[in-house]
Amino acid sequence: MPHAHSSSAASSGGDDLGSTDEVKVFKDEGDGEDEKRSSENLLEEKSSLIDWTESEEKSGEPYSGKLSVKSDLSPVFGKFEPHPAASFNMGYLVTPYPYPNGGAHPLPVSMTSKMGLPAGGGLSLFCPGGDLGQPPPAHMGIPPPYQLDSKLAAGLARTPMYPFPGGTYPYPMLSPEMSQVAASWHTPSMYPISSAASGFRSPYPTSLPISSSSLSRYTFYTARREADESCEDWACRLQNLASKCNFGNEETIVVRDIFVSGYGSGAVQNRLFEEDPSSTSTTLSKLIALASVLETPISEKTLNETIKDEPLDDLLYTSESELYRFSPTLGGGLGLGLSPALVPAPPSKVDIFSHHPRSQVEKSSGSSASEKQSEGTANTNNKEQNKKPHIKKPLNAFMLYMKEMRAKVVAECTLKESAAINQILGRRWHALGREEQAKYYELARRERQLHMQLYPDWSSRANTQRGKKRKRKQETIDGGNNLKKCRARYGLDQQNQWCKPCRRKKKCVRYLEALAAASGSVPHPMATPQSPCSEEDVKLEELSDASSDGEADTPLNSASSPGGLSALSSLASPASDPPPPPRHPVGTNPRDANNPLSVGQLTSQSWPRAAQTRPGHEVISVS
DNA sequence: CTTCCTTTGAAGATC
DNA sequence: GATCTTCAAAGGAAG
Repeated sequence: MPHAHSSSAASSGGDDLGSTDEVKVFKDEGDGEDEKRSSENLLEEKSSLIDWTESEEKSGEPYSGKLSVKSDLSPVFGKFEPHPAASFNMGYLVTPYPYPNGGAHPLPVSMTSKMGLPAGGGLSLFCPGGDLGQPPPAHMGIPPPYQLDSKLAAGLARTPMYPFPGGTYPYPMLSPEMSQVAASWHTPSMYPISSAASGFRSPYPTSLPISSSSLSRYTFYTARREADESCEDWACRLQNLASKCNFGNEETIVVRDIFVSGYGSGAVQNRLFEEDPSSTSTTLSKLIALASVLETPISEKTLNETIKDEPLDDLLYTSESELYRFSPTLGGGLGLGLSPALVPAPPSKVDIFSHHPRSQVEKSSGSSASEKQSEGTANTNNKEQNKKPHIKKPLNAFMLYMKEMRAKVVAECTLKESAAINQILGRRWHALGREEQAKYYELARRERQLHMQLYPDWSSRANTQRGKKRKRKQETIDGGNNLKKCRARYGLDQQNQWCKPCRRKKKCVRYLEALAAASGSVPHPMATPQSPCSEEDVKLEELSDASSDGEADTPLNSASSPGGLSALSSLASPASDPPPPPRHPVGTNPRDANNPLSVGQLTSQSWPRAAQTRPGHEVISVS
């Protein structure tokens, strides 16, 4: 499991930072003797509550990330409420929810708990690639479980003597010794538990003495880099960083907790705001921001361009910060534990708490009070709303699939243009097996569910209203029948008359023909010779062509995504139907079919694109 | 800086 | 209820 690295070092005396060093950080780098002593005491107290069943190490079972904790620790963990059977992979929360393919779905622990997701089942790490693609980027460099040495993992198998509720210790990434430290981190007196929080701690003490505020960017970057290079284990890095930055023990704990919560710093910040909207603690803000910084690697460029005396504070709150941009939870990658849509962009540096996304949603929603205000103030509100964090829609199944597979396609095809990549992904999506698609539909469903939980007042309407005004019906170029698309021309009753692209929701060939006839310049997309980017796409295309005249090309015969809705949706969703007039002279437009560098050329766009099958895979969707 | 492209699916607006 | 529109992601390109 994710933390087997550190665990192995601890248990085998490997080259990783052992427990001695880890603890030493807290002993030696504390603010003073009192803190040192209290840390030691806490450690001693809490370590006695943790039991390892050493004999189980020889069982040969794969390490399951389980550390038994005596039940009387519950007051210590309190409202932390780890998912009954969840384990953590840093940012990627792992729940044992069985997917159709046997995988597991990553969800924040507390959310899975809230949503009543089933516990039990196999404790397998969610691999967004699974058999499809690549693993998620390991958070803080922790390798996915299947990359871990099997022997190493086998030697780490432990069985809980005093099972944590559900049997999983919430800090599986920590070595046994670190886990003891982790236990000491949970000091009730330090973090009073709030009943309002489900899955989150109550607000952190706002009076924490934060030493990081005196750091310069350069110092912090350097410390980060050194911490990164020192070891691969997250907890180890954190400690090294804490050491190099002279964090106090409590500061380190807060940052650590933010990570362990699994929500990422952005969501934790939101939650903390919910619990204490009046908080203006800059200390807490800094810690949260620091956590977000900690989530990202420091690039050479960043380091080189950093002014040595520049205070760290500026960096922490600047949304334009490179660190923020690339933060997996604050607007960077999907993170898969929680999509960016669920973790809004960081707030402005002015007031980290005054831009709580939930409040923004409420304000911008139809039921908001601002809507009832006069138009004069509405303009002002609009301006304000434009500056507010935008809560994005949860990703649908295809979007999740795209996000996961894009890198793979880019690597295969050496294409960079997203439009081209998306065409390929669209084809592959249709060629996916039912079970494989079902996995993404389920994932998308949970994304929506989680989104609803996090932002109950959010509606897509609010997002839509942020943008342009809703258009009326699509205007036809000439308004005449000649330029009508297949749907309008033949109606739903005569779908057999439709051109095949129309059946598949591509650009209407007949419409383009009419357009070309009218303007004399628009080429027919089918006339374009194209080349697939990979052998797989060649196969897809061949199969597609072979079946293009067959029954599989009939929308009604298609077995779509669950319930066959995909095909219906495709028919009913002509969003991409109207081909816009050419924006470029022929030959210069990369999307011009005559242009050898066009999207169509590069992506081997073949019209019509019919049902695609591949050996062993059922045709999923044809429209 | 903003919009477009391109894909599918979901949601909401419109007819 | 059917249809239509927008928006989620991505990043290059064009305006």
